Formats: sequence, structure tokens, C-alpha cells
Amino acid sequence: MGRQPCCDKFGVKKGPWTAEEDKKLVNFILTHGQCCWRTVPKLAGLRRCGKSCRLRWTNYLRPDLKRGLLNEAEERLVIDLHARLGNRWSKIAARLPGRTDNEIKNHWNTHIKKKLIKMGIDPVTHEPLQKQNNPEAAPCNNIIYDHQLNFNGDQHDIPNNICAQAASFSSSSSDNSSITPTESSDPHSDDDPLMSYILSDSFLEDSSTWNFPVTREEYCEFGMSSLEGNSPWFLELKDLGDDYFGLGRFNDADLSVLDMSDKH
DNA sequence: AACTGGTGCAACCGCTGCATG
DNA sequence: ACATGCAGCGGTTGCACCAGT
Repeated sequence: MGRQPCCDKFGVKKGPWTAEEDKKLVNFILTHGQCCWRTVPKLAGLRRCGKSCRLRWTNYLRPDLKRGLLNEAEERLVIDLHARLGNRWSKIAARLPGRTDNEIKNHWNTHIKKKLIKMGIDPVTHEPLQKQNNPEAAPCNNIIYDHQLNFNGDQHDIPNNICAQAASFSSSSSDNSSITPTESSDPHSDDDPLMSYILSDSFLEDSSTWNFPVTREEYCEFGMSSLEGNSPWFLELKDLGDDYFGLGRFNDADLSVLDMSDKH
């Protein structure tokens, strides 16, 4: 029958993570890699549920995370992706390197939703609000896309490599063969190479759009930008360097578990 | 200075699909 | 084939912080 239970519910700590717990989790994952969350709390010496550890790592401790508010371009990308994918936050997050589903979901609920309502757009259907009050009104699907990411225009906040790949993608895949039927049926995907590329599987498969640190030094450098200011232990960690972790560069096995390009 | 309401975000809860025995 | 566990996902909650009164 089945497997062993994930974790016993007794003695499992809940609530905000302490710096000490963060340190233990990061140390464990950098040493052993990201696998089998069920065993992580036990092996890392944490009184947490594996689920909680996974969440903490993916939403907060992961070194490739960007911190801070989404910029204007990211916000518009989220709106466009939401119009196409709905509330599938993980799918949306997969198309925004360095952003988590939780972060995007929160940003959507606290910022974008209100903005759209203010603009007279239903955040669920992406249709004008008055259209719903008056079904007779003429359709106005372009209202959102008037300000969408324009491949030839406002793309200064999108990483250069993504734009470059979008350009080559649009020239090499004129038949949109890598786009799912649902996505390719979208009336807007044809005329926006950047969106077509981002929605395509090629985007997710192309690891060059991600910049994941592979050493502890790089983790510290990389992580500093995201955790600086709100995780005092991280300063300490940076100072301790390899002495603290007792390791230098990762071996191949470590690298393989750190490759999360297919996870989000 | 104290209170109140709004806001933002981290973390939890519960469900689902897939894997496992 | 079936029961069960796990990982992942989306919805929701709780709390800290801040601005306004």
C-alpha cells in the first residue's frame, strides 16, 4: 500500500520562518540538492513539514528569485498571460524568470486587479466591465492589447536575450508549430512575436533565459541582491563562505538537482 | 499618542493529478 | 486495478506595517 506519510503532524512547527531555519534549509539544499521534500525537514534538522520547506525554498530562498515589485513590462506580461492562461499562476510564473507563482498571484490580487477595474476592465474575463452590464454592446477585445507588450515598441524592461530569442523564434517558426492549439488559436498571438515566443515551449526549454548560480559563492552573490536587507543571516552566510558550508564547487549531481528550468 | 482601516506579503489549507506499492 | 502518498497548485488567511484621523 502507498507510501509512508509525508510527515507526522505532531511537533511540526508552523508560522514565520526564523533566520536559523532559513540557514538550515539553504545549507541542506545546497549540500544535498533539491529532492524528496518529505525527508528534508528530518535531514536538515527542521521541525517543519516538507511541504512548508518546499514552499519556503521556492517562494523565498531560491537564489534565482528577483525581489521587489514587478516592473511595468512584467506587469503587462502578466496581464497578457492571464488573459490567455487564466489563474494558472505557475504557468504564468514559468514565463517570468525569477518570479514565483505566489508572488505573481499576490501582485495580481493586490495591484493588477485594482488597476484593471479602475480601467474598466473585468480582471477575470478581460472584457470591458460595461460590456457585461450591457451585453448588446459591441465587443472590444483590443482594450487590453492596446497597451500590451509590443515587440517593436516598449520592451526595454524585458531581458535582451529573451527579445533576441523571440526575434529568432518568430523567424524560425512561422507555422507556430510549437504552440498548443488553444494558444495558437488566440487572435493576438500571431501578430506579437514576443508573446508567441514566451507562450511557446521553446521559451521554457531554453535554459539560457535563466541565470541560476552554480556555486556557493555565486549563490551568495546572487542571493544577496534578493535577500539583502531582510535576512541578516545572509550577510553572515556570505562572510562565512565555503568555510561555513564546508564545500567548494558543486559536482555534476549537485548541478543536476539545481536545474529547475522544468519545475517552474 | 492612540486608534483605525487599508495594504502587501508570507505562509497555510485543501484539492488534484500522478506516482508508487 | 486499486488504494494511498506525494508534489504541486490555487485560494485563502493572518499579521506586520503604514498612513490617515
